[in-house]
Amino acid sequence: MSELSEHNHDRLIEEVSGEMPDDDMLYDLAELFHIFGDSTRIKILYALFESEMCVCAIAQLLNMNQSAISHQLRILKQSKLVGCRREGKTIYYHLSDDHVKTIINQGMQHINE
Amino acid sequence: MSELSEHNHDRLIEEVSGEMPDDDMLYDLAELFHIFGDSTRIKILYALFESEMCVCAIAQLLNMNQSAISHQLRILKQSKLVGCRREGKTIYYHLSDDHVKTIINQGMQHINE
DNA sequence: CTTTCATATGAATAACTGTTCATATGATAA
DNA sequence: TTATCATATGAACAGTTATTCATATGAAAG
Repeated sequence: MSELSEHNHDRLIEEVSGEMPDDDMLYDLAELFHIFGDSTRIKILYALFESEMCVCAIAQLLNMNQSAISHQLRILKQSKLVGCRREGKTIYYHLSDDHVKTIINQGMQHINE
Repeated sequence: MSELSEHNHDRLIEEVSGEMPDDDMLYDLAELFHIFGDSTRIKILYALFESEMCVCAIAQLLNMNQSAISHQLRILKQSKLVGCRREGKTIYYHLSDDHVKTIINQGMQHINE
C-alpha cells in the first residue's frame, strides 16, 4: 500500500469514526432489533396490531403453549414494546406505541422486493 | 368464562388469524431483523452509511480482528444487505440499498424517546 | 516462482436463547 | 376455605451463534 493511500485509509477511518453513534446507543439499537428477530415475537406483535389480546388467545392463535407465550411476552414487556392491563383473572396485552408498527412495516416493505 | 365471552374470544382469534401474513413471510421478517440484532453487524452497517470500506478498515474502525469482520460481512452479504467490489487485493463493501438506512434510522428514532 | 498483503473459511468453543415441563401465584367463584 | 381458571416463573435441555485461531485462497509485486 502506497503512503498516499495509507494516509487516505487512516483518514477515512477517522472520519467514519467521527460519524458513528456512541457504542451504548449502537448496542441498544442492536438489542431492539434483536427483540424483533424471533418469529414468535414477531407473530405476537403482529397479532397485537389488530387488537389487545389475552395470553391464552395469543397461544391459541399461534398454536403454541401458554408458557412459551408468557415467556416471550415478558421479554416484549421488559423492552417496553407491549403493555398490559388486568381484568379479573385475564391479562390483556397491547402494543405500547405505533413505532412498533412502523418498524415492522418498514421491514415488511424490504422483504417484498 | 361465560358463553358469550367465549364466543367473542374465538371470534377474535379467527378475525386476527385472518389478518396475519403467511408464516413464511413472518419467518423471513424475523430473519431480517435477526441480522440487525447484533451490535457488530449494526456497527458495520452504520460505518457503511458514510462510504464503502475495505475489510481491514472496518476491522480497524471497530477494533476487532479481521476474521470476525469477515464472518459478519459474509452474513450481511448473504442477506443482500451489503455488496462488494474487488480492486486488486482489496475488497470494498457497501450498503446494497437505502432500505437499510431507513430501517436503522427508524430503530434509532425509537431508541431516542 | 516466491513473497507479501488482503480476505475468506473451517473447526472449536463459550455464551446465549427458545421451548417445555412442573409448579407457583393470584384472582374469582362456590 | 377450597377449587378452578389465567398467567407467571424457574430449571433444564437442545439448538444456535459470535468470536478466535489456524490456515487457505487469491492477487499483486519482486
